[in-house]
Amino acid sequence: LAVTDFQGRVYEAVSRIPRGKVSTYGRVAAHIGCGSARAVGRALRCNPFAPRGPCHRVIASDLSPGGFRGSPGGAARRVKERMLAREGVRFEGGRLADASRLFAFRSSRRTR
DNA sequence: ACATGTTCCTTAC
DNA sequence: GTAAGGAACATGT
Repeated sequence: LAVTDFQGRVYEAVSRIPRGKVSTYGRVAAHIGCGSARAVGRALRCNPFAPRGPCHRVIASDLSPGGFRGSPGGAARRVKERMLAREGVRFEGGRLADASRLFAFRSSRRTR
């Protein structure tokens, strides 16, 4: 399965998200230096690193589940929520219940 | 509604 | 078979 350099960056960033936390397309995009969150979603569409590529840990900036497996919604979305719920990430009313579960990427800034 | 970046598909050479 | 152009997209402001 061939992956582009961009996809490699995206998955590298996504792979950094610890279990029990999530991130957004926009955040990932900004972290890898891309101005388009849409491009990130496009890269995540096919998951060459599945099931290791935690594409399910990437949600929309709106805190809505976002898409999964090539679909912006539908049955796959439920599966996504289920996987996240299994990791401790809870969704409520179609949105992330606890915003503190958002993972903060480290650019070049060390905390404390 | 429009903007931004990347990928995929179709058509031409 | 390779190159170029245009359309589509798991979004964000």
